[in-house]
Amino acid sequence: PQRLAKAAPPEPALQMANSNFLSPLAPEHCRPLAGECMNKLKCGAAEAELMNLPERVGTFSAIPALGGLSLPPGVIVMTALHSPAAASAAVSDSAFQIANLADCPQSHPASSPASSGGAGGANPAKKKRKRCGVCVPCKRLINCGVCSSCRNRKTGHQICKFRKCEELKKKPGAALERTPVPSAEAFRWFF
DNA sequence: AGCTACGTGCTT
DNA sequence: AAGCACGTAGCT
Repeated sequence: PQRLAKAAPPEPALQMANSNFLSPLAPEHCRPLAGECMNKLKCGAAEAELMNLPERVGTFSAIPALGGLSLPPGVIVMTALHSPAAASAAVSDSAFQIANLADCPQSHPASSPASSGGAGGANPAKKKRKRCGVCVPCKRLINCGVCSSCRNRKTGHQICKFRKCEELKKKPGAALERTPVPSAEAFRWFF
């Protein structure tokens, strides 16, 4: 609940953060900054995420007409889903959950242990956990570029602080709490 | 082979 | 307790 209030990066360089969000996207377009799901959600989701970012709402709602933009179809769809008035995060959130659940196998716990057994079934307790894909940080596709994790990427080997999965922040024992939106409920948005 | 990012131990 | 650095699992 208080997350929104904390959305602003602790670092003073908010301006820089903004340019950091925007610049990498437009030019390189499909740049797989986020890896993993980005492969499937691709550009549409990446750009759509911009809409979802609190920092960007103002910026993008100022864009005059979507019709004139050379945006990928996905963006048009997402935008149509939540009409200008419905900027409430609820709608786009659900849309993203659909995308995540549908496109990202990682989101299905049942399939992970067996299928991902690439490691040869070594000690299961030693297995790396994967991001849940549904929490707010997971849905974020862009690195802020200013947090310590981003700045120390070379030595830190850590994901952007604002993209760090809520589940992974918890200790391995206290996991297993998800499904913020029931799938049936989620699909109602489409019809 | 190279990259991303989780787990963990060390430092502050 | 939080942050950093490193090893390395998992993926492309």
